[in-house]
Amino acid sequence: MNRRDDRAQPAPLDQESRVVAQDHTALKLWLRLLTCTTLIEASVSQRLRRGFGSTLPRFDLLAQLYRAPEGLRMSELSRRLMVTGGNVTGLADQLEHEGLLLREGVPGDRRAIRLRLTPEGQARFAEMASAHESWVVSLLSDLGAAEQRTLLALLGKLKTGLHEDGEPALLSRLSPAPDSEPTPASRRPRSARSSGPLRARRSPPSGEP
Amino acid sequence: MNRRDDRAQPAPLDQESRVVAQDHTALKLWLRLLTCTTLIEASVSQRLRRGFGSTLPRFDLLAQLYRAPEGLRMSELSRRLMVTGGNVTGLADQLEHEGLLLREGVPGDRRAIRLRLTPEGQARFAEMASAHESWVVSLLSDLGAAEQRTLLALLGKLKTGLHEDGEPALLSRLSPAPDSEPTPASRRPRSARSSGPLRARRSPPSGEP
DNA sequence: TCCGAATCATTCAGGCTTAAACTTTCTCGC
DNA sequence: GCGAGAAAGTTTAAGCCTGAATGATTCGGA
Repeated sequence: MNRRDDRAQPAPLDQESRVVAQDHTALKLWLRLLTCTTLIEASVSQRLRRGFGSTLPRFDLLAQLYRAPEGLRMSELSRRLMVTGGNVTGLADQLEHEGLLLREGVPGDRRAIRLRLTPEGQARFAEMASAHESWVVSLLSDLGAAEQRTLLALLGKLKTGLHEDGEPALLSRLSPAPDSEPTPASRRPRSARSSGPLRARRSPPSGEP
Repeated sequence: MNRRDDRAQPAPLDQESRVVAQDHTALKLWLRLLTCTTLIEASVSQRLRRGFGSTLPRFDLLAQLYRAPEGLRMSELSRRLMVTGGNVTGLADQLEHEGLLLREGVPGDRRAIRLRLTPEGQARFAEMASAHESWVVSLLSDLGAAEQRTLLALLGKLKTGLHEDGEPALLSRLSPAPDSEPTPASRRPRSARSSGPLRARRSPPSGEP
């Protein structure tokens, strides 16, 4: 708001200059965070589409199931992928038609449905995950190991803070599992956000084989 | 790909242990980056919707125009927002109907169209930008000033690297202006950048008054 | 036991994005 | 001048995502 200029203003200040010298660090940081995410997401999304005819949201969903051999409920997937339930229903429909996963009832609860990968789904994901990790390693290779660890730590602190305060309404649904990373595969939805094939958008989980 | 591990493996390895001790730092970093961006974006997006009945993509587009009183061409907006031209066409249609911007011809080039904010558009954006920055400042407040600067620097290095290599095909269109941050306001489409500090969505550009 | 509240999954309308195809206009080299 | 190719903007089909409404089921307390 009312930002003026970043540099010192040596001359006498007029009325407007009261807000001079704002640096908007938080705003710049947010924009840069967004830019980096967008660029990486777009790159991964594009390669997933061109190389495997798939998308980031689909990849992320498969990643979650790959790490849970016993399968996961739709609601649990929704929470881990940080997307709404309706979104999971749609993605599951597609992957089910593609023969990559199965819907099965949950013994004790007739409302629930558990999704589980088919052998083909496991094979397909393993293939993509391998390529996916190499893309990410390559994209982040301009940062050294120490820099990556520093970044990881700072983002960890940021993430924790975002979860703690948070508007109950929104974050309640978005909150990933209590413990670890949501584990999106590529991005989420769209990273660079991707909807078509490029970013898979906006859900965070990603997995590795 | 086929990465193995970074640390020494003291004990004897069985078949499965060949890949033990992988730390997948790059993958974790990417997931965490995605998670942070998703959480912030969701929060900002929700508040923009509830508080102003608007969206991040619209906010980002307005932010770019706000910082360019003389107006911008659709193509320039497409580049700065890191989205495709068709996307800008759609957003501009809506904002034009809402009376927030005007489409005007460019003197020397009959193919081009320049978008410019109406006085109402300027007022509306100024209102939203003020709230937007306060939300971002609040969301990032768990990081101290020094931490934010460190994060900004590391992400700056990452961003530069992403621009440099990059698949010509994809990044050519996504690349924001040569110099600074794309400047999305809230996020983009998915985000916003540097000089202007906001970015809202998935398109990177965002601006502040 | 009964019934209201909470959960689970689905459906639907609306908004954002992309990729690709298309039209119009410009540019530039011959 | 001319014409091939590039550039600007639009349109369209398809996919992702949300928020709200709905139906089915489960839970928990009176």
